[in-house]
Amino acid sequence: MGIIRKTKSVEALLNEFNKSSSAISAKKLIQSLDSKFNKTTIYRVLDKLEDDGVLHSFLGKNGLKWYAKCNDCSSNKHRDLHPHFQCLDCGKVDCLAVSVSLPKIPNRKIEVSQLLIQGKCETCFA
Amino acid sequence: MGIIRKTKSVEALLNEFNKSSSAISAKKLIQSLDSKFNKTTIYRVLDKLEDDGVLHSFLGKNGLKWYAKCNDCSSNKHRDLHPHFQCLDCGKVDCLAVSVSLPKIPNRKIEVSQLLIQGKCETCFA
DNA sequence: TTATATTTGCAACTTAGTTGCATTAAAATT
DNA sequence: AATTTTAATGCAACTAAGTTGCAAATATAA
Repeated sequence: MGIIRKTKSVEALLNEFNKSSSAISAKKLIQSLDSKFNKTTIYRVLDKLEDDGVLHSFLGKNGLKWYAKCNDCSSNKHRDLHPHFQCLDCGKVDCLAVSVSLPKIPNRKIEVSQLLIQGKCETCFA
Repeated sequence: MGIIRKTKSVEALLNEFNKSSSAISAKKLIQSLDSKFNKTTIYRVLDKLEDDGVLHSFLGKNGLKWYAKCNDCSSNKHRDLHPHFQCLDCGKVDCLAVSVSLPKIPNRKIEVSQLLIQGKCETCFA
């Protein structure tokens, strides 16, 4: 599909992702922008930003959908992936800078991969 | 918590996992056993089997919860993990036999990890 | 400025998973 | 074997993330 118009909701959402390098859940975005945009709009814009390769998504605790800015995602997303870390105490999710390469899997076509590591973050661990 | 009693529902669920080596979604189990057990029961038994280390769970496409039998899970689940493969066409999920080791992550405590690879399975790829 | 095509908001809906509580069944005790 | 205790079950009502259809609003093209 792809983004076609630079609307207020697109700007507002991109702005949220520029403010922090962490991943943000759709739920959180809906809460933050509740007064400004309808949740339907937010879901739809997130969808399109993902289609455009601006964001990528993955599932965190309780099946919640999280989004993060793609930094180097677009290129070699098939054989390498960067893991996300979710703190089971505070719920925060970070994109880890490390890269993990996948094992070879014969006879299958890999399209997407996600590695979610869960535990205690720096703050909650200390 | 842990399983305490050997009830019909526990037997029936274990039986489902013995029949195939694939992972099975909670949704599918509820459908299969709908006439015999209430969905609440199925969710609760799955929960307990997971607590007991008999099954492990992870999130697949659309945030659905999947369960699979633990083979070698209990031991070194922190630094190694085996990936699951989900076919985006037919939806089937398999536990892959390969093992991936995680990168070191300073100052954080890893509790669980899951690596989900999505694409086309042997059948749908051919 | 007008025409066209996309985006938005709203309300109603879908559905996986949860909760409280009364009932039933398994295991322990006698 | 009968009874007591404790855990498991079914049911109905609920929760909440995410979706859908449609009319109204807004961005871009002409």
